Amino acid sequence: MHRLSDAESRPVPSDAADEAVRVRFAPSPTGGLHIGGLRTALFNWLFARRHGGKIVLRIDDTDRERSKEEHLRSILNGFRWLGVTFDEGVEEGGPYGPYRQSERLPLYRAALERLVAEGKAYPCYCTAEELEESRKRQLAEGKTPRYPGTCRNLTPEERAAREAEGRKPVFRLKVDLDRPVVVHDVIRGDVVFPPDQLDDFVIVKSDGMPTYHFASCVDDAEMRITHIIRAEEHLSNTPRHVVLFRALGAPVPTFAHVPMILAPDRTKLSKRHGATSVEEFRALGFLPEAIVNYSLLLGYTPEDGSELFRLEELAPTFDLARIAKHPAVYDVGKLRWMNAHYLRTLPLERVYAYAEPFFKAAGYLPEEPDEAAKKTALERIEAVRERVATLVELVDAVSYFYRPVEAYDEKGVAKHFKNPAEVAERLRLAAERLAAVEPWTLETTEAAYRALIAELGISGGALIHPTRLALSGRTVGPGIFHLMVLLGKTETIRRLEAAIDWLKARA
RNA sequence: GGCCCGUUGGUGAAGUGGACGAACACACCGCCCUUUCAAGGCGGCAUUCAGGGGUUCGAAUCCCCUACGGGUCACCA
Repeated sequence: MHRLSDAESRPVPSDAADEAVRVRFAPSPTGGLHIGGLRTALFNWLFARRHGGKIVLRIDDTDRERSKEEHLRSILNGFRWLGVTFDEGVEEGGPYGPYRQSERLPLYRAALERLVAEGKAYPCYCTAEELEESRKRQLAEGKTPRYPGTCRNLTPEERAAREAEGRKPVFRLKVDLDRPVVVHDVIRGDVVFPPDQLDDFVIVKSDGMPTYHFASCVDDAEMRITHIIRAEEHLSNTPRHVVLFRALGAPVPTFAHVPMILAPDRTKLSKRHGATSVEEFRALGFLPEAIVNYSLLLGYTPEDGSELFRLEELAPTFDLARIAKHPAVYDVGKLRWMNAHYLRTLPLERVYAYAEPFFKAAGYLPEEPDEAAKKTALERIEAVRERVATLVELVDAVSYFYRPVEAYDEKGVAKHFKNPAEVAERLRLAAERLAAVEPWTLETTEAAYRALIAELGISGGALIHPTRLALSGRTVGPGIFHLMVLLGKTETIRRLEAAIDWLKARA
């Protein structure tokens, strides 16, 4: 790969240069897949697809304390469930592996040795206390705290002396800036940082582990990353990275800092605002389609203004420059609306597949459901899916198909079971008519009811509402004849009789 | 505190000097459809783009200042 001598960054590639595009998503496994992280990953994925490039999944696990294997698995699972794939990474491998920073330690070591040999980095023996004191002093003077440069020009003898004391050094990058650092950001334009803001920052910790900045830049350079698309919180850190890339003799990638996602109270989204991870949303009954679609909508609008789209549909026209500059507020209400949309428009079999684990958990389906059980579940899902917003609500909405009616909705009783004797009599007549209905279909049950309603000279609702309450215990649900058909003749009549008994006991 | 980023309705947002007397979607409020609830249809919902100055024949769009919000200044990522 050639180096652009003066260029500090690569331009957004034209179609001809698409081959070169390489992006990465680099989560640290200190938690599950956060909704903000997901969106960043999605933007990376789209950019790679749009330009026919590659996306790599790298794991930034240099934080030994907080990195957990279970979190890694959770992240991987999340992507798998959402249908997001990577071209290279911890699972798929690739030519630039390993893809886990904890396995790349020799690479960082080598990079450090190179920098030290070139005089671009040096060991620093200052203690945390010394540094803290200097920081406080500078802050008190209203200045940006910067490393005072104590160990910058230590003689070999001085170094030996500190080593002899048993001090474990950190390594700092020697930063000498005579002009501002310009960060080329596709979303925000050129961002200029004054040179006096940067100091000799730590690149390798005293335990020998690289800092995030160092590991990240070494990896991005070695993995030939061309575009870094990441969260906005990194924008302020970017000058450090630019300086690092230069020191490493690597081309500086182009950046795109995507805005943060805020909670409804306009503060940073966190656990106290409810679900924030893909895993949690999954457990709440949200579909992958909705989660992906909604995440993308937070800060991105396609040129045609459409809001409902699949990930792949967005790829051909995806444009980083269209990403919003300002943070977006997460609105669960809209997510619910979108989830409801997918619940009723996705192929029924698909919805069934998503619902199956929920049905099993509720005890409505066995571990190994047979075809008949599946078919029944399918029909019931079809009947209620357009009136619920999540899978959890869906399971609740079909509950009375799977278990007897244990109670009648209170408001429903007040309204439709108001005159027990009269209602009981109507239901008795209805049960009697239904007993004679054969075959048991939407048309035949309705015909029987319509006839009875006409004979009694009452409104349809006067019979239908009590019937719904009797059959489901609820005041809302699928069409009443649909309900009867799904329940079956025997069960319909049984429930009608149970309601009649209940009413008589109260008459 | 320094530096950096941002600010269009309750929310997501379109908008890159004239078609803006500001699209679209969610939410909300009406009406219609209807056995219920949904879904769907129709209509309403920013006299104005954080505030103030400029530039211009003309500004939500360009410039400056102020306010507010956020990020960052770690041997966390």
